[in-house]
Amino acid sequence: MTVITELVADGSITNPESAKGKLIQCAARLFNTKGFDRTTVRDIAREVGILSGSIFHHFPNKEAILCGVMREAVLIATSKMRAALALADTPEARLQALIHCELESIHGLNGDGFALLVNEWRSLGPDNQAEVLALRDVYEQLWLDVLDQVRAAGLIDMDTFLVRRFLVGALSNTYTWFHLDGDMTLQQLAHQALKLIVRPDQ
Amino acid sequence: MTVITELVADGSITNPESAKGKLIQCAARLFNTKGFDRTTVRDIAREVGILSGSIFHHFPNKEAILCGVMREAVLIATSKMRAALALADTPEARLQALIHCELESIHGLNGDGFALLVNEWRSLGPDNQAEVLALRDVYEQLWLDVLDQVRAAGLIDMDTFLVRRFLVGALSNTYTWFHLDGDMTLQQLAHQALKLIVRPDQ
Amino acid sequence: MTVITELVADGSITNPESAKGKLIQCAARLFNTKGFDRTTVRDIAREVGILSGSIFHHFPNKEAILCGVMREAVLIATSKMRAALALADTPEARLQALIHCELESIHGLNGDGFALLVNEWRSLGPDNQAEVLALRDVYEQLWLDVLDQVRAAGLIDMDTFLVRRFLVGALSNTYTWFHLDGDMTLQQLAHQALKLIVRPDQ
Amino acid sequence: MTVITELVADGSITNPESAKGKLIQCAARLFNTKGFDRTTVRDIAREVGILSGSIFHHFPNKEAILCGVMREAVLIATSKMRAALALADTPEARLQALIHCELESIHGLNGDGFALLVNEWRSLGPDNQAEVLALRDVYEQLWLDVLDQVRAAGLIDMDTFLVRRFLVGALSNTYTWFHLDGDMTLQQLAHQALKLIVRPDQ
DNA sequence: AATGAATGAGGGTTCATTCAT
DNA sequence: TATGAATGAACCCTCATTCAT
Repeated sequence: MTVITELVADGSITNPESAKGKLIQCAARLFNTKGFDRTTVRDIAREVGILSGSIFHHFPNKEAILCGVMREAVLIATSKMRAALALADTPEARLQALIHCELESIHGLNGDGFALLVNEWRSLGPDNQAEVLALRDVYEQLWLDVLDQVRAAGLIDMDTFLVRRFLVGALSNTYTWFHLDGDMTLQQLAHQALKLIVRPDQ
Repeated sequence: MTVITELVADGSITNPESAKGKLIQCAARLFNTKGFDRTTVRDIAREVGILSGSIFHHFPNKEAILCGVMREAVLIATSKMRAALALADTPEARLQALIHCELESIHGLNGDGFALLVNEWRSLGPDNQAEVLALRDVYEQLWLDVLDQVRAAGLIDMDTFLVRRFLVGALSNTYTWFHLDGDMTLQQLAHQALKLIVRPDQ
Repeated sequence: MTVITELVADGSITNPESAKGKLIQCAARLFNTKGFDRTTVRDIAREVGILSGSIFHHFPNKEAILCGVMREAVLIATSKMRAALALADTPEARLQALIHCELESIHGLNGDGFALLVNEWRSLGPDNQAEVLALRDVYEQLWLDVLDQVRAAGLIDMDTFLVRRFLVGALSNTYTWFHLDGDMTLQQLAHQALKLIVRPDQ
Repeated sequence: MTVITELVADGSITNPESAKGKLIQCAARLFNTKGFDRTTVRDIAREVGILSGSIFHHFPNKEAILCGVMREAVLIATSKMRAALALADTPEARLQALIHCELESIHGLNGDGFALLVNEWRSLGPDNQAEVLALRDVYEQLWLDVLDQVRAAGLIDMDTFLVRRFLVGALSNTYTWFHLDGDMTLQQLAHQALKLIVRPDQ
């Protein structure tokens, strides 16, 4: 939560308590539940408790809402990951931190926004894609850096790009079948995902 | 290809040479490229070379086209997998066959339809979901059976359900970054995916 | 029934046993049940047991079917009325015959066609309207003649045109509330309608 | 006209000056002239002077417009009839008032709506039919009450239900042949209709 | 006569967006 | 800022009609 207050403070993201902030949250949930195209601006307005016309005082158009949702989602996820990395010493601990963070991003409060990064990419026009992509690159670079360290430490031997690609798919897909209130904890899920790419100690 | 002729022969799928068959193929590509919602029936008609109204001689509505695409995609994939399994003896060979088959389904001729099974699930109404789900269960059961055999042979020690879930995500996600005309062959990709879940021989 | 065989014999109406005859009957029922606009040629074709394209071997277009239905309905009704008049001697008996005949036309076998004469008049183009109108004028003339006789006999004192107009409305409207299998017989209904316009004997 | 201002005031009907009110009036006329099915929402919009999409801010769908037209027509007719009854003392005067009112409803300003009650009943779905039917029952009950009084006074001897049915048909049918600017006045027409059911004084 | 795939104009309806209030 | 009526293009789908077979 501290992460979010900081991002709000430096103006990177919208205050979730503000009208615009609520709008982003509601939109994220609706976009993720029904899909971007099947969500109308009236749906969002109703959810927020305003009228459809008022939305356009906050965003120039519908696509900008999606873009805002994605931008904030990736910014938050990046910050959370940075904070977690700051506390992890060994390469393995850092990798574990990343996996855990990503799963938390997927299944946590702003999981909707994070899922949209994968599922609604096409709904963004070129300009917005470029904007979000730049932010996602920062996020991905954190991953690649850690994976390189892990590989240098001899814990994995697969190409790091490949590992990350496989992991992106495997983790984001948990959205379709893993639920926080099920039998398995997120901790356990992260551990299993780790086992997937790190050779067991001999 | 023999697999397809057989399926056409017993009426399971539409003859790809027929008007309806072409319609399914064009629709699959458009749905996968632009998304189901952003693809209009006029788009499809134009692609096929007919008029929009003519589509509804073959399908009662737009959703039924998507359903048809998915149904045929999963039927073809299942048949191909069965054929491949028939030629594989050892558990490891069988697993490799499955991975290779799934990647071929994703990146091959009816890759569009296969991708839609993952990405446009929500665009199907309850009835159509049930219909396709039943067919997908058959497909998934082939996977679980082989994974059980592989596990019994001691090649993996993770829960087979979990392995399959991770693999579904990792493999389907290759759609976004792997291309047949790139540096890596599909054979190599399959090999790397196999390494992900099977412990290397010590 | 004799009336119909005669009309068939001289070519005035289509043989009800023929394909075209069945088509007219089915169309009449559907037009009357669902309305002309809401009845599709496919509806009619399905009912008859042929395919939609085949209809146009019998009729140039949909409106011509309606026109055919109306024409035959009024021809049959006129013939029946003529036959009934031939058996009635006194003015009152003749009037009673007309009322009874009209009610039989409304509630009998070709009641659908007769109802359409009132309800779907607008669905006919000018040419078809003129054609049917000419036939209807013959029918109406029979009424006016008898009404004049009845008036001459002192049984009614209202303007005959007005009487006929009131009667047209009152009788055709029975279609909405009177049913042959109800408590009242058609005979009784006719008697009540007669009482409406003929002064009771003093 | 006072009647209408009252109904507008208590929210029973739409203000005829408002956009929605104009819409109802235009729709009524078009529905009655061309038929419900042959009237497009674009026709209505053009007549009102708005665009087709704007209609759906006032009504959820086309059928709801027809329902609105009918509901207002029967509400106005009922109110007018109540007002007229309040001024009539004797049973005969009350009956004459009803006949006159109904003819005014048929041929007056909202005659279109009143005609639709008879002619486009089928175009309403079950729910809308039930809604309008409930209002029509109120209207019809006024008729039956008065007819019972008239019968009790010995002015008619036919079953009142039957009288009303005959009268509904006879009066509504005047729509097809009587015109206010013709030779006969509405007053005279009402008088003739009265003569139809009330025994002349001996 | 019958078929049935194809036509293509037109239907009702949706919805992101605008703007005067 | 917020409203909500109005816009107008675009959507899916219908259906009378045609025509090669």
